[in-house]
This record gives sequence, C-alpha cells and structure tokens, in this order.
Amino acid sequence: MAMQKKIDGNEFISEFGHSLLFEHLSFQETQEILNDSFIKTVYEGEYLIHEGDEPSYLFFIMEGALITYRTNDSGDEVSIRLLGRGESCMDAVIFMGSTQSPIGVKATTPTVVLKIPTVILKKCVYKNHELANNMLNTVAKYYGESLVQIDNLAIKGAKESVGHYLLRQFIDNNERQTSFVLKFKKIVIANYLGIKPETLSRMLKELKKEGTIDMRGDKVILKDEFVLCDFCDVLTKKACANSVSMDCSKRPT
Amino acid sequence: MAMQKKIDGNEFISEFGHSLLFEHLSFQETQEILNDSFIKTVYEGEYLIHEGDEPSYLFFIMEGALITYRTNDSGDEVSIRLLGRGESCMDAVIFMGSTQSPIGVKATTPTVVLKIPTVILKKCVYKNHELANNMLNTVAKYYGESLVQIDNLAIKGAKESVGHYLLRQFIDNNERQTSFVLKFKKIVIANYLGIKPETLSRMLKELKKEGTIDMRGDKVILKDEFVLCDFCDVLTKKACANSVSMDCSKRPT
DNA sequence: CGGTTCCTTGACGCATATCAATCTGTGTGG
DNA sequence: CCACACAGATTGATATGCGTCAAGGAACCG
Repeated sequence: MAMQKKIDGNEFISEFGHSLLFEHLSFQETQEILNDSFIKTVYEGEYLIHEGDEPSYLFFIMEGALITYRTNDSGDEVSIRLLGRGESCMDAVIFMGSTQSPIGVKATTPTVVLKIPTVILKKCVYKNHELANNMLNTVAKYYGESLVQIDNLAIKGAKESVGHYLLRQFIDNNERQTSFVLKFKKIVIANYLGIKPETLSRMLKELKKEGTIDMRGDKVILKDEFVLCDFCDVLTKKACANSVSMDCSKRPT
Repeated sequence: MAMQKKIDGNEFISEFGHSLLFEHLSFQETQEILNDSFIKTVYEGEYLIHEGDEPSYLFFIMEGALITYRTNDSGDEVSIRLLGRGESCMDAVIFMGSTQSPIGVKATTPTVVLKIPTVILKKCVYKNHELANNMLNTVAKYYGESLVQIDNLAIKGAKESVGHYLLRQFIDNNERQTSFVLKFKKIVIANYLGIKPETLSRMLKELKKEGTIDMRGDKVILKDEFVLCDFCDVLTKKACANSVSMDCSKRPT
C-alpha cells in the first residue's frame, strides 16, 4: 500500500466536520487523527475486512457506499448496516476488545475510504474528551439502529419492514420531498431487511396496489408525506421533521 | 421516594468492582458516582421505565433480574436483553441523546437496583477517562450482543437459536459444569429468541431426542462439554474457556 | 442487437405461528 | 395431608407467511 501525502485538515473539516464522528473537534485534534490515517479507493465488491480478521482500521466513507455483514454456517451473508458518504464503520468493533471482527465490510460501489488505524483511534479517544464522547454517541446510535433491526426481524412482518425502510429513506434523504431514489440495489435492501428479493418485490407491489406508494424504476413516489407514518417508531420519530412541527397523532386522516 | 443513607464504596467495590461498568475505577471515582445514586427494590413484574419515557437513570442490578424490551403496534413485547446480577441497562440509551427511551425495562423477579442519575453519569463520563472507556466498552459489547441476536433472527432456524442460547448459558454460568439451571422462564427465553413458547418446547424436545441435552425441570444437562460447540460463533468463542486452551476445530469428534 | 445482471411473477413446500386441549408442578386453604 | 386452583409447559392439529425453485421480463452495456 503506497504512502499517501498528508490529508489536509481544513479541507476535510469543511466537508466532514459535521459528521457524528468528527463534530466539535478542533483543527488540531482532527489533523492529529488524519496525520496517521490514509485514503484508499476500493472497487465494487471489494472486501475491506473479512469476519474473523483483526480490526486494524476504522473506515470512514468519503465517497461511495459500504455494507457491513455477517455470515452464517451455510455461507449466507446478512447485512447489518448500509452506509453512505460521511458514515463510518468498525467503530463499535474496535471497542469490543476482540482481535477477531464479528463483521465483514465490503463496497457495493467504487468507494473512497479514510482508514484510521485502530491504535491511533484508541490513543486519541483516551486523550480526547470530545472524541470519546463522539465515539460513545456513535456506538450508542448503532445500537439504537440495531434495536430497530431486531424488531423488524422479530415483531414486524415483511410489509412493515419494507414500509419502515422506506420511511427512513424518506426522512434521511431529502426532507419534504415526496419522492426519492433507493440508494442500494433491491437485493441488498432485501438482505438488510432479512427478507428475500422476491418477497421485497411482492411487498412493494402490495404497497403500490394499496396506493401508498408508486414507483418508477428505483424512484419511490409517495402519495403524500404522511402515508408512511404508520410505520414509524420512537427512534425514527426523533429524526422526523414533522414530529417537531406537529403532533404525529394529529396528522391528517 | 425516600432518601437513602450513603452507599458504602468499599463494600460496593468488593462486590461489583469487577463488573464492566466499574472496573479500573478508584475508590474516589466510584464513591463519587455512588453519592448521587440510590438503591431501590422492585417487585416481580414492576416496570422501571416504559418505552417513550425520559431516560433518567442507569440501572445496575445488585440482586435479581431485569429484562429490556420493545413493543410493536399490536402490543407484543419483544425482549432485547435478559440481565442478571452485576449487569446494567439504559447505558446505551442515555448516550443516544433522545428524551424518549426506545426500550422499556421491567423486573422478572424481585430485584435490588442501583439507580445512577443520567446527569451524574454524563458528568462523570466527561471528566473521567476510565469511566468513559468503560462506557464505550459496555455499549460496544451490547452492540456485539445485538449482532448475535440479529443473526439468530435473520439467519438461524429456531433450533440453532435455542442451541446457541444454551451454549451461552453454559459458558456464562459455570465453566466446566455440564449442567446448569435456566435463569428465566421459558416464555421469557422464547420471546428473547424471537420464537413462541411452543416452538421452544419442541426444539428442546428435538435436542433431547438427538441426545444433545437432557432436562430435569429447568435444569439442563449436557452429554459433554462439547455437544453445543456446533452452535458457536466468533463472539461466543471469545468468552469460551475451551477456545483458549485448545483449538475448537480439534475438539473430540 | 445479444448477453449480462437485476427484478418480477407464479407454483409449491416448509418452518413456525396459531389454536386448543392436556399435562405438570407448585402453592393454598380446608 | 389432601384437594383444588392456577400458571407454566407440553403436545397435537391446522393455518399461513415467507422461502424456494423455476420461468419470464426489463434495464443496462459492450
């Protein structure tokens, strides 16, 4: 792996300073992390780490998309998280204290990744209150997301899972826009939701038949901004702009 | 709620100083947390916090057992974690930064709980590197456990889930003992595993028929200490004493 | 165009849920 | 000490949602 030139802290901060991992950090602190990190571009389908490998880096996505996954005995991969620009992974794994990662990471598209060495990160977290706080908030956030995933799998039927996923996309992507584009291939989304692509297809069809959504290719069109509210939950509600401006229970119809 | 007398740090440390949350803390640091905390006894079935309530305390179990859960629209509760003496909950929730807890907590048996106020905890975490590290490790550990739960739900069949649960009990409870007692009612365990009590019953029956286990009431008897190895995974392996003394793949037959 | 790759649709099977009856153990009151 | 009640666990019969398998169709790309 070729040595890279130093990453410019100012440039980085202006682009990614608001991401959960780096927020509230001074230029000094950010630059210190960057000095020992480096940027790598990976191709579609490339594995950044396999399950069981030693977690040597935190991966921060500067451009592109990654998925984290686990494999069972039969060799099926189950997605844990689907990540885009400004998100990171291996954060939690690094602090689990195992030399064997319970998850693997691979790229679903050509991706530019910032690799922060585990040792550097641990050192900085120990010295730096803000970073420690950021890490704690980050890992807690992942845990929260995994709770949602658990009840997708345990409580909800396939349709509710799909509805909930669409709702999250609606909220995350572009507030107030009643149409958005799916950021991942359907086979990846299905796997993330713990269902088969065939089932995802059938559920979307049902939602279309009921008039909840419409689709053009991978573009989802909502009838209005409230049609998915039935699929909401406490954690999702927090991220929803509607919930601050109005009482969810009083939404139209 | 009546004011309690100060909790004695020395006594507390000798009993719980090795729990993940309090390890490596000095007497001073521990006492500081304890000064603003208090002990409460809750009865079986009592709720310590409901979903949607503001998370005001971290709960640390001094005696008894708690479960954390989530509820869906149809009112079904799904267990997230089953906790015993020396374990804590709400740790992650406190750092999720929401005023609404995504989980509820209730006692499955009369339980003595140490309640640490959120504000105190946050303050101490910010000041104290060791505690921050402990919290980070704790939350990361929960996240790891939730990963196991996700693939129990997503990848594994009911039998694998049950086998894996028994394996964890074998490892956690008393190393080397080939028999142990189930710490929770079967209905609670079933719910935790995302299956129905009837299914749990049937799976245990199958395991008995195959000669993997035997049962006397709620006591589980293993044929030998390796019968459950097939249900192992990377994270569980780390906690297993056998894996350090020998190569798992070379276990007898 | 022709060839991938991804998505959709239909027919069928299986694992687990559901429903209902019975069993087992444990605690209580006469 | 026995009888009764009750909660939890088991068992059997049936239902169903999702997976599996196999065949098409649509979008993409050289």
